[in-house]
Amino acid sequence: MRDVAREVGVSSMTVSRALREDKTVSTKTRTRVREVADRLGYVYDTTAQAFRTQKSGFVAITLPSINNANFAETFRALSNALEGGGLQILLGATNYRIEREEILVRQLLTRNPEALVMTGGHHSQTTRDLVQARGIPVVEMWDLPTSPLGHVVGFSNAGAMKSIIAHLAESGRRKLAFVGASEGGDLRGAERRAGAVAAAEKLQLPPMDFLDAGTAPVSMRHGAKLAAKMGHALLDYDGLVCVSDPVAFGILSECNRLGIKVPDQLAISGFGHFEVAAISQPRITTVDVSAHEIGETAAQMLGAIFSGETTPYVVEVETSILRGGTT
Amino acid sequence: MRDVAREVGVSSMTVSRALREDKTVSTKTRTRVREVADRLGYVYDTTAQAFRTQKSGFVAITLPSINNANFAETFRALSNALEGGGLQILLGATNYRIEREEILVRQLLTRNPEALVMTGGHHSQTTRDLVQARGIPVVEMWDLPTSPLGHVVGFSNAGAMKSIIAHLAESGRRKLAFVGASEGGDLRGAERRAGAVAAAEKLQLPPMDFLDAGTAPVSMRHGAKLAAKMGHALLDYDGLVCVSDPVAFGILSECNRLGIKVPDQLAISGFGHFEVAAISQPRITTVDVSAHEIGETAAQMLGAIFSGETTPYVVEVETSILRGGTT
DNA sequence: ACTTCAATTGTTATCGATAACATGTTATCC
DNA sequence: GGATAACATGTTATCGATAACAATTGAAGT
Repeated sequence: MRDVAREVGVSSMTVSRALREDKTVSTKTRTRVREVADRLGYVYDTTAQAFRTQKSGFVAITLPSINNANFAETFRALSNALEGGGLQILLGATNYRIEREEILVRQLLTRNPEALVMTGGHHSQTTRDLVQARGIPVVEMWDLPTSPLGHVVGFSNAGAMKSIIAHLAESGRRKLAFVGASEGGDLRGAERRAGAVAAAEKLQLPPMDFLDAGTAPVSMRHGAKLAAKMGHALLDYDGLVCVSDPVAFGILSECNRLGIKVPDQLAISGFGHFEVAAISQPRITTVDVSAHEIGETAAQMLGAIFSGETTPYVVEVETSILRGGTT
Repeated sequence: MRDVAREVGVSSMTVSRALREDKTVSTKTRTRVREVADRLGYVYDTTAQAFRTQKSGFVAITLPSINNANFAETFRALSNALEGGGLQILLGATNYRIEREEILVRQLLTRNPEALVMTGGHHSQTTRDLVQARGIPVVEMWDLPTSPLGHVVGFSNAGAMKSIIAHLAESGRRKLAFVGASEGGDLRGAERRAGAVAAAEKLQLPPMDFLDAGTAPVSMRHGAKLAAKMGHALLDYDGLVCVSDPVAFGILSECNRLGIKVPDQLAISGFGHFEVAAISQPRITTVDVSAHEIGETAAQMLGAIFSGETTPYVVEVETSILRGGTT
């Protein structure tokens, strides 16, 4: 910057102003500065700016996994919306573990992010303490936490499950099982399971079994493998409630091979409105959770935060059942 | 840091050293410093460190899209490998556009990344100038650029296509079409198409048609929509060569509905070894491009760069055809 | 011509950590 | 015990941009 200043014959303060659309610089000077900066190949140092102004221009985000179409979509929506504001995203993946989330948050905080967007409402106590001591604005997504750390945009996983169970019960299914990841990792998955079990109980269905598809994140492969292992034992049930669409698709596909008729012999439901659920034959009954809307709303919340809004609020997004051919 | 120093009764330099495993601090002092820092809730300021040392601790990465299992996998491998080195990833999505890549790279460079990892080998001239003027180490992935900017880990898209075409020709297919994204965006897709067309010509097959599935990134939905629109006109061909597995799956699924027999009436090949290709019925013949290995190799290259290796090198990863039931 | 005010540019100090160097302190050896 | 080395800690200047304030220039009004 000093070099540019010398070349133009002004002070570096003027250069600084000229490069930042600061109104108080004459148009003539501004264009000269711009031109010289370009010619000298000057690259603005955001690190120095972040240091001086104590504003990093970062928003930190934690996702369970980047390799999940829904989270990726939320991320995309968020990052598109933030772009205008000149904010950059610092992304961290928790791999579905709150211990990992803690390490990550600690790491991210050292970069002085201006806000923290976390997926999920379950955090270690240390994580909670860290962000609260910091006083950093927080947005929690994809859940409705019982004691939020800040803004919230999400939905009730248990509530969505309740509709699914009701739907299955209506169409005469009685003996249901929940297919999900092994305990310990995926807390949103665990919530879905708990919601399903509770809903089944309320409707006086027989107790729901749990079919363990492996460690989170569970995917098509896990579903297919589980179904292959169980074979016709799947027909102990008349409905499988899956923690996500990919798992459901894996099972559906394996049922095809096994000659199990879906939905006649076995109903299958998914979760998350993944693309595969809409394209498979038959389509998989699923829950649309508006991943995109969650991302956009989170971005709006950040906008509100940056324009001084201090009292956090909760937005519950709609979930809706998309009836496919598998139930 | 000054507060911690005061509390412990040492200089802030000692605190700085104590927090960084610097050997020259006595164990007693170090533990005291750690303890006090914890108690006061001190959070290290990486921004200041980055500023002072002129090392940001960032590695910048550009991906065409985060919402693509292969790129996501490469990203995962990379970020896992970098974690140990205390490096953080700055991610940017180009949305398959080199103009957008240019803006992104410009932005990322202002953060002083210690290296730049880019997907693809096609860049605007300005982008090339920017990174070269900066002298920043570069890794290009997923392609074999004709004039690399630095290290390269990738494969020949055209080469992989050649194998696919050969495979289809061997099994007697003659009238092939390539299914991909509209021109202009996806350059890797364009390369695949060019490779396919050239290979078909070499084998003296009739000229390959191009079926436009829409703007990149093309996915299951695009494939299904295209097939639905074309209906039995698909049977003008006896083989469809798709730019990626999701597109292939969309077409396969729609063929099911249309009653088109795959592979008897129509062969379908995909690309990328996406999960859906392995789980669908039948499995989709695809090309395994070892996304994970690309990420790991890129990380190794970064390791080499940071330990002083200055001459860039090229690693060509293996691609292999996975024969499924669709060809 | 002189005052007044707005527009434009300049000066100085600063953000928090650390490299480089200087100093102080404790062990080790003859 | 005193010299010497090894270890531990302290001091000072600095990275690049900018907030806050100061100074200068220019235009308008009387």
